[in-house]
Amino acid sequence: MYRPFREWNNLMTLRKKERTYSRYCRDAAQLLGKLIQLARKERRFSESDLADRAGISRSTLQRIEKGDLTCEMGLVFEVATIVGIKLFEADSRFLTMQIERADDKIALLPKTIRKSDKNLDDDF
Amino acid sequence: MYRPFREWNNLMTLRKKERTYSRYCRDAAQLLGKLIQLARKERRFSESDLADRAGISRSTLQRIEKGDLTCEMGLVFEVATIVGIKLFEADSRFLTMQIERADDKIALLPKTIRKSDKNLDDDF
DNA sequence: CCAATATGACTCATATATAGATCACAAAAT
DNA sequence: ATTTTGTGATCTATATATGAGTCATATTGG
Repeated sequence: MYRPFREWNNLMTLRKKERTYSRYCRDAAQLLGKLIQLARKERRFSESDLADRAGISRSTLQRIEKGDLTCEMGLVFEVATIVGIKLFEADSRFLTMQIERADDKIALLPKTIRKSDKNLDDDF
Repeated sequence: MYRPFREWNNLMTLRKKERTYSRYCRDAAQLLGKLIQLARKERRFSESDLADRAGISRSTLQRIEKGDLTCEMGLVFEVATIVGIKLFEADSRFLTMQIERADDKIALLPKTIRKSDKNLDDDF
């Protein structure tokens, strides 16, 4: 009974962001979604089961399994983790090591990047 | 000068979803962020450069590089792709093959999963 | 066959992410 | 040293994802 923005939202319904993603990006998300669905079924979880475990709604899980790119990264990662899919193909301890390694390498680079001469699209 | 929801938002400011994520999930996002930042600096892109290329704002890129789990998956994947980070360590053609393989394996499993007897936390 | 339930595809209100701006400060380039 | 530009950290309005339904259909177990 409290729907103050209803009509305004309806007026704006037609405007969608319509963002473009690269092919690789779309494929990666789709694959991840299918791997999640496969792992879920192998473990004999229904959509509701997995959604409950992850603390998300069933509709959101459905979007994740479809590879919807607009899903929140944390939700996707969490679901993947629950069904046993290792992102980065490494366990938690190794992740920490890699984080430290990345930190070290970043520390060696200049802290701010500026275009020295006219390097437009270099290093390709 | 047009701030109709201002006070209402301020009233609700304290309510945050406060979702919990697993350790692995947080580490994975943090590592991915750092890898993106490292790749960006190696390619000598400023934050604004990369943000423009990805079609996102600088503030969003900053959140991504920090490993903020609430970022949109598509934005993170897109940025990663631009700086040359391969998710899944495979190129696009191989991704498509893997998607098909996943489809095949899913097709072999029952289309709907139901708890036959009393399998609570099996397969561990 | 049938009854129970999983899935797919919607809708809507609300919670929340994003864009864009501003600010102070840091650090390169000259 | 001075100027220019990158970075870090905020804030707000708006755009959009999420949760929670509903309905129809499919599919499995019994």
